[in-house]
Amino acid sequence: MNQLIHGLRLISTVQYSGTDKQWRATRELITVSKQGTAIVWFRRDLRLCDNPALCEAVNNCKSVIPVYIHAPEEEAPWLPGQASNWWLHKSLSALSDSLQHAGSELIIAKGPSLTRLQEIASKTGATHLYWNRLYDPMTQARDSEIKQGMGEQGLHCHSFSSQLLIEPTTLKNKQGTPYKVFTAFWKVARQRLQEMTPPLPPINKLSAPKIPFPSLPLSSLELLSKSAWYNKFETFWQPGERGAHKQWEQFLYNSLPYYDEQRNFPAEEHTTRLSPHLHFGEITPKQLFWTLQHENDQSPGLSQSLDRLSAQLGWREFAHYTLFHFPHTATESMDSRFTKDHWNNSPDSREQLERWQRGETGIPIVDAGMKQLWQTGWMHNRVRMIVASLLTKNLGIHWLEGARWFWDTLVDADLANNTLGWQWTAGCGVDAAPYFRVFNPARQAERFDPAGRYIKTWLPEFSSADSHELINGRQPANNRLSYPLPMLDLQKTRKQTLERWQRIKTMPKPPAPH
DNA sequence: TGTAGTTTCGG
DNA sequence: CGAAACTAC
Repeated sequence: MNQLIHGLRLISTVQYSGTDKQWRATRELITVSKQGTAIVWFRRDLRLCDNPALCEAVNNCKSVIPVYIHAPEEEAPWLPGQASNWWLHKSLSALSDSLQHAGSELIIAKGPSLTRLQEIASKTGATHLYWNRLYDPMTQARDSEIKQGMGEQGLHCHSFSSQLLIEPTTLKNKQGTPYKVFTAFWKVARQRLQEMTPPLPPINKLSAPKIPFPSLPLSSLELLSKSAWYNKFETFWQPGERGAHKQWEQFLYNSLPYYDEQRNFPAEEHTTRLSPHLHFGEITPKQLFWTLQHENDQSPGLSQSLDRLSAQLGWREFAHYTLFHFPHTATESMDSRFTKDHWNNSPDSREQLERWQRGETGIPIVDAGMKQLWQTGWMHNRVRMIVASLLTKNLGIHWLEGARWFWDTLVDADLANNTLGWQWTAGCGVDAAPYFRVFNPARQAERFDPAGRYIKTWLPEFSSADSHELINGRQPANNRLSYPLPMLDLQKTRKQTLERWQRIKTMPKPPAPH
Protein backbone atom coordinates (compact mmCIF):
# COMPACT_ATOMS: atom_id res chain seq x y z
CA MET A 1 0.00 0.00 0.00
CA ASN A 2 2.68 2.38 1.06
CA GLN A 3 4.56 1.53 -2.10
CA LEU A 4 1.57 2.31 -4.27
CA ILE A 5 1.43 5.77 -2.82
CA HIS A 6 5.11 6.23 -3.45
CA GLY A 7 4.62 5.12 -7.00
CA LEU A 8 1.79 7.54 -7.66
CA ARG A 9 3.64 10.48 -6.26
CA LEU A 10 6.70 9.64 -8.28
CA ILE A 11 4.75 9.56 -11.48
CA SER A 12 3.34 12.98 -10.82
CA THR A 13 6.89 14.15 -10.18
CA VAL A 14 7.98 12.99 -13.60
CA GLN A 15 5.22 14.86 -15.33
CA TYR A 16 5.66 17.91 -13.18
CA SER A 17 9.38 18.10 -13.76
CA GLY A 18 8.78 18.87 -17.40
CA THR A 19 6.16 21.58 -16.96
CA ASP A 20 5.55 24.93 -15.36
CA LYS A 21 8.64 25.84 -13.41
CA GLN A 22 10.98 24.96 -16.22
CA TRP A 23 8.72 26.26 -18.89
CA ARG A 24 9.04 29.65 -17.32
CA ALA A 25 12.79 29.24 -16.89
CA THR A 26 13.19 28.37 -20.55
CA ARG A 27 10.90 31.03 -21.84
CA GLU A 28 13.08 33.62 -20.24
CA LEU A 29 15.89 32.41 -22.46
CA ILE A 30 13.97 33.08 -25.63
CA THR A 31 15.66 35.89 -27.48
CA VAL A 32 13.62 38.83 -28.63
CA SER A 33 14.29 38.44 -32.32
CA LYS A 34 14.53 35.01 -33.87
CA GLN A 35 16.48 34.83 -37.06
CA GLY A 36 17.29 32.39 -39.79
CA THR A 37 16.86 28.69 -40.28
CA ALA A 38 18.49 26.00 -38.17
CA ILE A 39 19.22 22.38 -38.87
CA VAL A 40 18.82 20.18 -35.81
CA TRP A 41 20.92 17.12 -36.44
CA PHE A 42 19.45 14.16 -34.55
CA ARG A 43 21.83 11.31 -33.77
CA ARG A 44 21.44 9.30 -30.59
CA ASP A 45 19.06 11.83 -29.06
CA LEU A 46 15.78 10.71 -30.56
CA ARG A 47 13.45 12.72 -28.34
CA LEU A 48 11.65 16.04 -27.98
CA CYS A 49 11.91 16.37 -24.17
CA ASP A 50 15.03 17.65 -22.44
CA ASN A 51 16.75 18.19 -25.75
CA PRO A 52 19.05 21.22 -25.49
CA ALA A 53 20.01 21.32 -29.17
CA LEU A 54 16.39 21.33 -30.22
CA CYS A 55 15.36 23.81 -27.52
CA GLU A 56 18.10 26.25 -28.42
CA ALA A 57 17.35 26.00 -32.13
CA VAL A 58 13.68 26.68 -31.48
CA ASN A 59 14.50 29.58 -29.19
CA ASN A 60 16.98 31.22 -31.48
CA CYS A 61 15.83 30.54 -35.02
CA LYS A 62 12.70 31.22 -37.00
CA SER A 63 12.42 27.81 -38.55
CA VAL A 64 13.92 24.47 -37.63
CA ILE A 65 14.72 21.53 -39.89
CA PRO A 66 15.04 18.22 -38.03
CA VAL A 67 17.42 15.88 -39.80
CA TYR A 68 18.61 12.31 -39.33
CA ILE A 69 21.52 11.14 -41.46
CA HIS A 70 22.19 7.44 -41.72
CA ALA A 71 25.93 6.88 -41.99
CA PRO A 72 26.83 3.65 -40.23
CA GLU A 73 30.23 3.35 -41.95
CA GLU A 74 31.30 6.50 -40.10
CA GLU A 75 31.21 4.42 -36.92
CA ALA A 76 33.64 1.77 -38.18
CA PRO A 77 34.87 -0.58 -36.86
CA TRP A 78 31.77 -0.61 -34.67
CA LEU A 79 28.97 -0.46 -37.22
CA PRO A 80 25.69 -0.78 -35.34
CA GLY A 81 24.57 -4.40 -35.10
CA GLN A 82 21.33 -5.99 -36.17
CA ALA A 83 19.46 -5.72 -32.88
CA SER A 84 20.51 -2.12 -32.58
CA ASN A 85 19.33 -1.40 -36.10
CA TRP A 86 15.92 -2.87 -35.35
CA TRP A 87 15.60 -0.50 -32.42
CA LEU A 88 16.82 2.44 -34.48
CA HIS A 89 14.22 1.76 -37.15
CA LYS A 90 11.41 1.79 -34.59
CA SER A 91 12.77 4.78 -32.75
CA LEU A 92 13.15 6.86 -35.91
CA SER A 93 9.62 6.00 -36.83
CA ALA A 94 8.44 7.18 -33.40
CA LEU A 95 10.46 10.39 -33.63
CA SER A 96 9.11 11.05 -37.09
CA ASP A 97 5.54 10.70 -35.76
CA SER A 98 6.21 13.03 -32.83
CA LEU A 99 7.67 15.65 -35.13
CA GLN A 100 4.68 15.39 -37.38
CA HIS A 101 2.42 15.97 -34.39
CA ALA A 102 4.48 19.05 -33.61
CA GLY A 103 3.81 20.38 -37.10
CA SER A 104 7.16 19.45 -38.57
CA GLU A 105 8.80 16.64 -40.47
CA LEU A 106 11.89 14.54 -39.93
CA ILE A 107 14.20 14.66 -42.93
CA ILE A 108 15.89 11.29 -43.34
CA ALA A 109 19.00 11.13 -45.49
CA LYS A 110 21.97 8.88 -46.15
CA GLY A 111 25.56 9.88 -45.45
CA PRO A 112 28.28 10.98 -45.76
CA SER A 113 27.13 13.27 -42.98
CA LEU A 114 29.18 16.31 -43.95
CA THR A 115 28.16 16.26 -47.62
CA ARG A 116 24.54 15.80 -46.75
CA LEU A 117 24.49 18.55 -44.12
CA GLN A 118 26.15 20.97 -46.52
CA GLU A 119 23.65 20.08 -49.20
CA ILE A 120 20.68 20.51 -46.89
CA ALA A 121 22.05 23.81 -45.64
CA SER A 122 22.54 25.24 -49.09
CA LYS A 123 19.15 24.06 -50.38
CA THR A 124 17.23 25.37 -47.39
CA GLY A 125 19.30 28.42 -46.64
CA ALA A 126 20.01 27.22 -43.13
CA THR A 127 22.65 29.23 -41.31
CA HIS A 128 22.89 27.30 -38.04
CA LEU A 129 23.53 23.69 -37.14
CA TYR A 130 22.59 22.31 -33.72
CA TRP A 131 23.41 18.95 -32.21
CA ASN A 132 23.91 17.15 -28.91
CA ARG A 133 27.39 15.80 -28.32
CA LEU A 134 28.44 12.14 -28.38
CA TYR A 135 31.68 10.90 -26.91
CA ASP A 136 32.78 7.70 -28.63
CA PRO A 137 36.06 7.99 -30.56
CA MET A 138 34.59 7.65 -34.06
CA THR A 139 31.87 10.22 -33.55
CA GLN A 140 34.28 12.62 -31.86
CA ALA A 141 36.56 12.56 -34.89
CA ARG A 142 33.69 12.81 -37.34
CA ASP A 143 32.01 15.69 -35.52
CA SER A 144 35.10 17.84 -35.39
CA GLU A 145 35.41 17.44 -39.16
CA ILE A 146 31.79 18.48 -39.49
CA LYS A 147 32.36 21.51 -37.34
CA GLN A 148 35.25 22.56 -39.51
CA GLY A 149 33.58 21.70 -42.80
CA MET A 150 30.38 23.54 -41.97
CA GLY A 151 32.32 26.48 -40.60
CA GLU A 152 34.11 26.83 -43.92
CA GLN A 153 30.71 27.14 -45.55
CA GLY A 154 29.85 29.93 -43.14
CA LEU A 155 27.51 27.93 -40.93
CA HIS A 156 27.42 28.35 -37.18
CA CYS A 157 27.67 25.07 -35.28
CA HIS A 158 26.33 24.73 -31.75
CA SER A 159 26.80 21.55 -29.76
CA PHE A 160 25.30 20.72 -26.38
CA SER A 161 25.71 18.36 -23.51
CA SER A 162 22.81 16.04 -22.81
CA GLN A 163 23.98 12.49 -23.23
CA LEU A 164 25.96 12.54 -20.00
CA LEU A 165 25.56 14.12 -16.58
CA ILE A 166 29.26 15.00 -16.47
CA GLU A 167 31.34 16.29 -19.36
CA PRO A 168 34.32 13.90 -19.46
CA THR A 169 36.87 16.70 -19.83
CA THR A 170 35.78 18.42 -16.63
CA LEU A 171 36.68 15.75 -14.10
CA LYS A 172 40.22 14.76 -13.13
CA ASN A 173 41.86 13.39 -10.00
CA LYS A 174 44.42 15.23 -7.90
CA GLN A 175 47.27 14.20 -10.20
CA GLY A 176 45.38 15.71 -13.09
CA THR A 177 44.77 12.35 -14.75
CA PRO A 178 41.44 10.64 -15.43
CA TYR A 179 39.96 8.53 -12.65
CA LYS A 180 40.39 4.82 -13.12
CA VAL A 181 38.45 3.61 -10.13
CA PHE A 182 34.70 3.90 -10.04
CA THR A 183 34.24 4.71 -6.35
CA ALA A 184 36.68 7.62 -6.49
CA PHE A 185 35.09 8.90 -9.69
CA TRP A 186 31.55 8.64 -8.42
CA LYS A 187 32.30 10.24 -5.06
CA VAL A 188 33.40 13.44 -6.79
CA ALA A 189 30.85 13.25 -9.59
CA ARG A 190 27.80 12.85 -7.37
CA GLN A 191 29.00 15.74 -5.24
CA ARG A 192 29.04 17.93 -8.30
CA LEU A 193 25.60 16.72 -9.34
CA GLN A 194 24.08 18.32 -6.27
CA GLU A 195 23.90 21.46 -8.36
CA MET A 196 22.14 20.47 -11.51
CA THR A 197 19.89 22.47 -13.77
CA PRO A 198 16.46 20.88 -14.29
CA PRO A 199 15.62 18.93 -17.44
CA LEU A 200 14.25 21.03 -20.30
CA PRO A 201 10.56 20.99 -21.24
CA PRO A 202 9.29 19.16 -24.32
CA ILE A 203 9.10 20.92 -27.67
CA ASN A 204 5.64 20.27 -28.98
CA LYS A 205 5.37 22.95 -31.59
CA LEU A 206 7.77 23.49 -34.46
CA SER A 207 7.55 25.74 -37.45
CA ALA A 208 7.93 23.72 -40.62
CA PRO A 209 10.85 24.57 -42.90
CA LYS A 210 10.03 26.97 -45.70
CA ILE A 211 11.97 25.01 -48.31
CA PRO A 212 11.36 21.36 -47.68
CA PHE A 213 14.18 19.02 -48.53
CA PRO A 214 12.90 15.65 -49.71
CA SER A 215 13.19 12.95 -47.06
CA LEU A 216 14.04 9.37 -47.91
CA PRO A 217 11.52 6.81 -46.74
CA LEU A 218 12.61 5.13 -43.51
CA SER A 219 12.52 1.74 -45.22
CA SER A 220 15.27 2.80 -47.62
CA LEU A 221 17.75 2.69 -44.75
CA GLU A 222 17.23 -1.09 -44.69
CA LEU A 223 17.61 -1.32 -40.95
CA LEU A 224 15.48 -4.44 -40.63
CA SER A 225 17.48 -7.51 -41.60
CA LYS A 226 15.85 -10.11 -43.79
CA SER A 227 16.05 -13.00 -41.37
CA ALA A 228 13.51 -11.28 -39.10
CA TRP A 229 14.84 -13.14 -36.10
CA TYR A 230 13.94 -10.06 -34.13
CA ASN A 231 10.20 -10.59 -34.67
CA LYS A 232 9.74 -11.39 -31.02
CA PHE A 233 11.38 -8.16 -29.89
CA GLU A 234 8.15 -6.25 -30.35
CA THR A 235 6.49 -8.07 -27.48
CA PHE A 236 9.28 -6.99 -25.13
CA TRP A 237 10.00 -3.44 -26.18
CA GLN A 238 8.44 -0.19 -27.21
CA PRO A 239 11.23 1.86 -28.77
CA GLY A 240 10.83 5.63 -28.86
CA GLU A 241 10.40 8.45 -26.43
CA ARG A 242 6.88 7.53 -25.39
CA GLY A 243 7.97 3.96 -24.70
CA ALA A 244 10.89 5.24 -22.65
CA HIS A 245 8.67 7.38 -20.45
CA LYS A 246 6.16 4.59 -20.05
CA GLN A 247 8.91 2.22 -18.98
CA TRP A 248 10.33 4.71 -16.49
CA GLU A 249 6.94 5.42 -14.95
CA GLN A 250 6.17 1.74 -14.69
CA PHE A 251 9.49 1.15 -13.02
CA LEU A 252 8.92 3.92 -10.50
CA TYR A 253 5.45 2.64 -9.75
CA ASN A 254 6.14 -1.09 -9.60
CA SER A 255 9.80 -1.66 -8.91
CA LEU A 256 11.75 1.20 -7.39
CA PRO A 257 10.99 0.24 -3.77
CA TYR A 258 12.27 -3.28 -4.46
CA TYR A 259 15.22 -2.24 -6.58
CA ASP A 260 17.89 -2.51 -3.90
CA GLU A 261 16.89 -6.01 -2.86
CA GLN A 262 15.58 -7.47 -6.09
CA ARG A 263 17.67 -6.06 -8.91
CA ASN A 264 20.06 -9.02 -8.81
CA PHE A 265 17.35 -11.62 -9.30
CA PRO A 266 16.93 -12.08 -13.04
CA ALA A 267 13.53 -13.73 -12.75
CA GLU A 268 12.11 -10.65 -11.05
CA GLU A 269 11.33 -7.75 -13.33
CA HIS A 270 12.69 -5.08 -11.06
CA THR A 271 15.39 -3.51 -13.20
CA THR A 272 14.65 -0.37 -15.21
CA ARG A 273 15.12 -1.88 -18.67
CA LEU A 274 15.95 1.62 -19.80
CA SER A 275 19.36 0.81 -21.31
CA PRO A 276 18.27 0.88 -24.98
CA HIS A 277 16.18 4.00 -24.40
CA LEU A 278 19.18 5.69 -22.83
CA HIS A 279 21.49 4.57 -25.61
CA PHE A 280 19.30 6.14 -28.28
CA GLY A 281 18.69 9.20 -26.17
CA GLU A 282 14.95 8.69 -25.93
CA ILE A 283 15.26 9.64 -22.29
CA THR A 284 18.18 11.43 -20.65
CA PRO A 285 20.23 10.53 -17.59
CA LYS A 286 19.31 13.97 -16.29
CA GLN A 287 15.59 13.21 -16.43
CA LEU A 288 16.23 10.07 -14.40
CA PHE A 289 18.72 11.55 -11.96
CA TRP A 290 16.59 14.62 -11.37
CA THR A 291 13.61 12.50 -10.38
CA LEU A 292 15.73 10.28 -8.14
CA GLN A 293 17.28 13.27 -6.36
CA HIS A 294 13.91 14.91 -5.90
CA GLU A 295 12.47 11.74 -4.44
CA ASN A 296 15.47 11.28 -2.18
CA ASP A 297 14.60 14.48 -0.34
CA GLN A 298 11.14 13.18 0.41
CA SER A 299 11.23 9.43 0.95
CA PRO A 300 14.12 8.43 3.18
CA GLY A 301 12.75 4.89 3.15
CA LEU A 302 13.69 4.58 -0.48
CA SER A 303 17.19 5.93 -0.13
CA GLN A 304 18.90 2.56 -0.54
CA SER A 305 17.16 1.91 -3.82
CA LEU A 306 17.64 5.48 -4.98
CA ASP A 307 21.37 5.44 -4.25
CA ARG A 308 21.75 2.09 -5.90
CA LEU A 309 20.01 3.20 -9.06
CA SER A 310 21.90 6.50 -9.10
CA ALA A 311 25.10 4.48 -8.92
CA GLN A 312 24.01 2.56 -12.01
CA LEU A 313 23.75 5.89 -13.81
CA GLY A 314 27.19 6.54 -12.31
CA TRP A 315 28.58 3.40 -13.98
CA ARG A 316 27.17 4.60 -17.27
CA GLU A 317 28.91 7.94 -16.76
CA PHE A 318 32.13 6.19 -15.78
CA ALA A 319 32.03 3.96 -18.86
CA HIS A 320 31.63 6.93 -21.20
CA TYR A 321 34.23 8.90 -19.26
CA THR A 322 36.86 6.18 -19.50
CA LEU A 323 36.21 5.46 -23.18
CA PHE A 324 36.55 9.19 -23.87
CA HIS A 325 39.90 9.37 -22.08
CA PHE A 326 41.17 5.98 -23.27
CA PRO A 327 39.65 5.61 -26.75
CA HIS A 328 41.91 2.71 -27.69
CA THR A 329 40.20 0.49 -25.10
CA ALA A 330 37.28 -0.14 -27.49
CA THR A 331 39.52 -2.69 -29.21
CA GLU A 332 42.50 -3.16 -26.89
CA SER A 333 42.82 -4.25 -23.30
CA MET A 334 43.39 -1.35 -20.95
CA ASP A 335 46.04 -3.45 -19.20
CA SER A 336 48.55 -4.03 -21.98
CA ARG A 337 49.97 -7.11 -20.28
CA PHE A 338 46.96 -8.92 -21.73
CA THR A 339 48.44 -9.53 -25.17
CA LYS A 340 46.89 -11.55 -27.97
CA ASP A 341 48.54 -14.79 -26.87
CA HIS A 342 47.20 -14.54 -23.37
CA TRP A 343 43.85 -15.63 -24.74
CA ASN A 344 42.62 -19.02 -25.80
CA ASN A 345 43.51 -19.45 -29.48
CA SER A 346 43.23 -23.22 -29.49
CA PRO A 347 41.65 -24.96 -32.49
CA ASP A 348 38.66 -25.73 -30.27
CA SER A 349 38.05 -22.15 -29.27
CA ARG A 350 35.99 -21.29 -32.36
CA GLU A 351 33.54 -24.07 -31.65
CA GLN A 352 33.49 -23.23 -27.96
CA LEU A 353 32.60 -19.65 -28.83
CA GLU A 354 29.77 -20.84 -31.04
CA ARG A 355 28.35 -23.07 -28.34
CA TRP A 356 28.42 -20.12 -25.97
CA GLN A 357 26.71 -17.91 -28.57
CA ARG A 358 23.98 -20.46 -29.19
CA GLY A 359 23.41 -21.08 -25.51
CA GLU A 360 24.51 -24.70 -25.66
CA THR A 361 27.25 -24.75 -23.05
CA GLY A 362 25.37 -27.22 -20.87
CA ILE A 363 25.42 -24.78 -17.96
CA PRO A 364 21.80 -23.79 -17.35
CA ILE A 365 22.15 -20.22 -16.06
CA VAL A 366 24.56 -19.38 -18.89
CA ASP A 367 22.42 -20.92 -21.60
CA ALA A 368 19.29 -19.29 -20.21
CA GLY A 369 21.03 -15.92 -20.46
CA MET A 370 22.19 -16.50 -24.02
CA LYS A 371 18.65 -17.54 -25.02
CA GLN A 372 17.17 -14.48 -23.37
CA LEU A 373 19.64 -12.38 -25.33
CA TRP A 374 18.76 -14.02 -28.62
CA GLN A 375 15.03 -13.83 -28.12
CA THR A 376 14.69 -10.39 -26.56
CA GLY A 377 17.83 -8.49 -27.55
CA TRP A 378 18.60 -7.99 -23.89
CA MET A 379 20.05 -9.84 -20.91
CA HIS A 380 19.78 -9.18 -17.20
CA ASN A 381 22.97 -7.55 -15.91
CA ARG A 382 23.73 -10.21 -13.31
CA VAL A 383 23.52 -12.83 -16.04
CA ARG A 384 25.71 -10.75 -18.36
CA MET A 385 28.45 -10.95 -15.75
CA ILE A 386 27.99 -14.69 -15.39
CA VAL A 387 28.12 -15.46 -19.12
CA ALA A 388 31.02 -13.03 -19.62
CA SER A 389 32.98 -14.63 -16.80
CA LEU A 390 32.45 -18.06 -18.32
CA LEU A 391 33.65 -16.94 -21.76
CA THR A 392 36.68 -14.91 -20.68
CA LYS A 393 37.74 -16.71 -17.52
CA ASN A 394 36.68 -20.35 -17.76
CA LEU A 395 37.03 -20.64 -21.53
CA GLY A 396 39.80 -18.02 -21.70
CA ILE A 397 38.40 -16.58 -24.94
CA HIS A 398 39.26 -12.95 -25.79
CA TRP A 399 36.75 -10.47 -24.34
CA LEU A 400 36.48 -8.86 -27.80
CA GLU A 401 34.73 -11.98 -29.09
CA GLY A 402 32.11 -11.60 -26.40
CA ALA A 403 31.91 -7.86 -26.95
CA ARG A 404 31.31 -8.40 -30.68
CA TRP A 405 28.52 -10.89 -30.05
CA PHE A 406 26.82 -8.57 -27.60
CA TRP A 407 27.31 -5.72 -30.03
CA ASP A 408 25.32 -7.52 -32.69
CA THR A 409 22.60 -9.00 -30.51
CA LEU A 410 21.85 -6.41 -27.82
CA VAL A 411 19.25 -3.75 -28.46
CA ASP A 412 21.14 -1.63 -25.92
CA ALA A 413 24.57 -2.20 -27.53
CA ASP A 414 26.62 0.78 -26.42
CA LEU A 415 30.34 1.02 -27.12
CA ALA A 416 31.26 2.58 -23.78
CA ASN A 417 29.14 0.30 -21.60
CA ASN A 418 30.05 -2.79 -23.59
CA THR A 419 33.78 -2.05 -23.45
CA LEU A 420 33.80 -1.36 -19.74
CA GLY A 421 31.65 -4.35 -18.90
CA TRP A 422 33.72 -6.86 -20.84
CA GLN A 423 37.10 -5.58 -19.71
CA TRP A 424 35.89 -5.39 -16.13
CA THR A 425 34.82 -9.02 -16.16
CA ALA A 426 37.94 -10.16 -17.94
CA GLY A 427 40.07 -8.36 -15.37
CA CYS A 428 42.00 -6.29 -17.92
CA GLY A 429 40.13 -2.98 -17.78
CA VAL A 430 39.65 0.07 -15.59
CA ASP A 431 38.61 -0.68 -12.03
CA ALA A 432 39.37 -4.26 -12.99
CA ALA A 433 37.78 -6.88 -10.85
CA PRO A 434 40.56 -8.64 -8.95
CA TYR A 435 41.82 -11.29 -11.30
CA PHE A 436 40.76 -14.04 -8.94
CA ARG A 437 37.12 -13.14 -9.31
CA VAL A 438 35.79 -16.05 -11.33
CA PHE A 439 32.04 -16.45 -11.17
CA ASN A 440 30.81 -19.93 -10.40
CA PRO A 441 27.64 -20.21 -12.49
CA ALA A 442 26.24 -22.95 -10.27
CA ARG A 443 26.71 -20.90 -7.15
CA GLN A 444 25.31 -17.81 -8.88
CA ALA A 445 22.23 -19.72 -10.02
CA GLU A 446 21.74 -20.98 -6.49
CA ARG A 447 21.94 -17.51 -5.00
CA PHE A 448 20.16 -15.42 -7.60
CA ASP A 449 17.71 -17.85 -9.19
CA PRO A 450 16.94 -20.13 -6.24
CA ALA A 451 13.65 -21.45 -7.60
CA GLY A 452 15.02 -21.74 -11.13
CA ARG A 453 12.31 -19.48 -12.49
CA TYR A 454 14.69 -17.62 -14.78
CA ILE A 455 16.21 -20.83 -16.12
CA LYS A 456 12.80 -22.39 -16.72
CA THR A 457 11.64 -19.29 -18.57
CA TRP A 458 14.38 -19.51 -21.18
CA LEU A 459 15.11 -23.24 -21.15
CA PRO A 460 11.72 -24.97 -21.34
CA GLU A 461 13.41 -28.40 -21.19
CA PHE A 462 13.99 -27.69 -17.49
CA SER A 463 10.30 -27.21 -16.69
CA SER A 464 10.20 -30.32 -14.54
CA ALA A 465 13.85 -30.48 -13.53
CA ASP A 466 14.85 -30.74 -9.88
CA SER A 467 16.94 -28.11 -8.14
CA HIS A 468 20.19 -30.02 -8.58
CA GLU A 469 19.64 -30.20 -12.33
CA LEU A 470 18.68 -26.53 -12.50
CA ILE A 471 21.97 -25.57 -10.90
CA ASN A 472 24.36 -28.08 -12.41
CA GLY A 473 22.72 -29.05 -15.68
CA ARG A 474 22.50 -32.58 -16.99
CA GLN A 475 24.68 -35.11 -15.21
CA PRO A 476 26.34 -37.98 -17.11
CA ALA A 477 24.16 -40.60 -15.41
CA ASN A 478 20.96 -38.81 -16.31
CA ASN A 479 19.50 -39.12 -19.77
CA ARG A 480 16.16 -37.75 -18.72
CA LEU A 481 16.92 -34.20 -19.89
CA SER A 482 17.32 -33.48 -23.58
CA TYR A 483 20.08 -31.01 -22.86
CA PRO A 484 23.82 -31.10 -23.51
CA LEU A 485 26.28 -32.15 -20.83
CA PRO A 486 28.41 -29.28 -19.47
CA MET A 487 31.05 -28.42 -22.10
CA LEU A 488 33.71 -27.82 -19.45
CA ASP A 489 34.78 -28.66 -15.95
CA LEU A 490 34.14 -25.52 -13.90
CA GLN A 491 36.52 -26.46 -11.09
CA LYS A 492 39.36 -27.43 -13.37
CA THR A 493 39.08 -24.41 -15.67
CA ARG A 494 38.81 -22.09 -12.68
CA LYS A 495 42.08 -23.41 -11.30
CA GLN A 496 43.85 -23.08 -14.64
CA THR A 497 42.53 -19.55 -15.06
CA LEU A 498 43.70 -18.45 -11.63
CA GLU A 499 47.19 -19.66 -12.47
CA ARG A 500 47.22 -17.96 -15.86
CA TRP A 501 45.90 -14.65 -14.54
CA GLN A 502 48.27 -14.72 -11.61
CA ARG A 503 51.18 -14.98 -14.02
CA ILE A 504 50.01 -11.80 -15.78
CA LYS A 505 49.34 -9.88 -12.63
CA THR A 506 52.81 -10.53 -11.28
CA MET A 507 54.42 -9.12 -14.42
CA PRO A 508 55.66 -5.53 -13.99
CA LYS A 509 52.90 -3.01 -14.62
CA PRO A 510 53.39 -1.22 -17.93
CA PRO A 511 53.54 2.58 -17.90
CA ALA A 512 50.12 4.22 -17.91
CA PRO A 513 48.95 5.29 -21.37
CA HIS A 514 48.32 8.83 -20.13
C1' DT B 1 29.20 -6.73 -8.67
C1' DG B 2 33.49 -13.86 -6.17
C1' DT B 3 34.83 -18.45 -4.49
C1' DA B 4 36.22 -21.93 -1.51
C1' DG B 5 38.40 -23.57 2.35
C1' DT B 6 39.17 -22.77 7.27
C1' DT B 7 38.26 -20.84 11.80
C1' DT B 8 35.31 -18.96 15.18
C1' DC B 9 30.88 -18.23 17.23
C1' DG B 10 26.87 -19.39 19.79
C1' DG B 11 23.26 -22.19 21.46
C1' DC C 1 27.09 -28.55 14.62
C1' DG C 2 25.37 -25.11 11.41
C1' DA C 3 26.08 -20.25 10.65
C1' DA C 4 28.92 -16.48 10.37
C1' DA C 5 33.35 -14.56 9.91
C1' DC C 6 37.75 -14.73 8.05
C1' DT C 7 41.24 -15.25 4.52
C1' DA C 8 43.94 -16.68 0.33
C1' DC C 9 43.53 -16.93 -4.34
